[in-house]
Amino acid sequence: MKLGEGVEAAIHCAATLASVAGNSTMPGAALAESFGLSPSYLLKHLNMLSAALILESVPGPAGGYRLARPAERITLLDIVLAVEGREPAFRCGEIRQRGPVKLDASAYVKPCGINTAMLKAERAYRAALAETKLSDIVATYAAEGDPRSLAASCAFVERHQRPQKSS
Amino acid sequence: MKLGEGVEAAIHCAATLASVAGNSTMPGAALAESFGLSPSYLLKHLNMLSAALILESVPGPAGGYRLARPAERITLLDIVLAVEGREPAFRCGEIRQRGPVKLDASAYVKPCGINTAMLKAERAYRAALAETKLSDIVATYAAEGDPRSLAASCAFVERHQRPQKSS
DNA sequence: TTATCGTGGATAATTTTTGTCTGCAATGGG
DNA sequence: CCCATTGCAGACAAAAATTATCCACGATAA
Repeated sequence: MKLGEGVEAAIHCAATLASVAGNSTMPGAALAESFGLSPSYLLKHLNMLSAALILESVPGPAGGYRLARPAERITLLDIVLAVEGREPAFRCGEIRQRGPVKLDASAYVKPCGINTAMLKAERAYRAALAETKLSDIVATYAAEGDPRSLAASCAFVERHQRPQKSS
Repeated sequence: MKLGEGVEAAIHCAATLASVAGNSTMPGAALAESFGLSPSYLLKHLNMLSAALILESVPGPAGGYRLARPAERITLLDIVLAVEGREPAFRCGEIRQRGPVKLDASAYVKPCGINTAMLKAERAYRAALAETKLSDIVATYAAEGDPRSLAASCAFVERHQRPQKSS
């Protein structure tokens, strides 16, 4: 079991975008620089967040990304599912049917108990992720993060955010 | 997020081994045949289960695998960790430190809040897995599984299990 | 002695992940 | 109108993980 590195990048980017003012945007290149990531690849992940309606994108110069809704209504689950896909981690291959004994398909109408148990655990995982809002992440960072790191982040956002003309 | 196919195989094998009588064993080749898996590859997973002290192996003709302890004391978590490894799915790459602004290491002594939140969700996942015992899987199968499938499984076990001489 | 079995390592095929590059459409500013 | 900047899509390539095969080896029961 392994999560792609894009998840970490996506959450950090979303947290950063949560502190841009109003409807201003921040270019993907700036976000990449902010975390030392390769811009071309990060754009793929930002794109998935856009497709999932977690971010909005504005083209053109002075364009970039911003949150599509308030950070209070974005959960870690939203982000993880957008980047990693919605399929469960455990995919039942129905190997119980692959044996040498061929039974009628009607013998397998009930779902595999192993699959049921694994999916139940995954529901617990997702429920825990859904409990954490992006605003919680930001608030914790503001409250408990190191002041130097906090100041640097604010300065970076201040320097790269771009106000939009019309709302 | 994705679990390897070995997890499904390992759980099915463990469940099968749970119904071999006493200290009898079952060869890995029989388990592979039972689920239509490649024998050479399945052996790797069975080997990991042995290394994790979930299975015991007996060499020689009449050898094979058996549970190392009663199915009541084997959880799905035991099996998943043995096959997939014990590292968490989310690995914090500390990308918060990779930006252009270089801060002193003392600014990052507190763990990343994102990492904390992700690991909390993973604890929920593992807790749910730890709640399901292998005996539960077997019991559910016996109680709710299709009688034809059940009979076929029992016959297969009966045919391939091998009694051991000394306990 | 022999055939069967698990173990471990080497190796390769396949798939996934990660990363790069290019051309394109949108848009704001001169 | 022209140009620079930005997001978007797709082709492509590199790297890593997963899946799979094979063989030599030690153990062991018949």
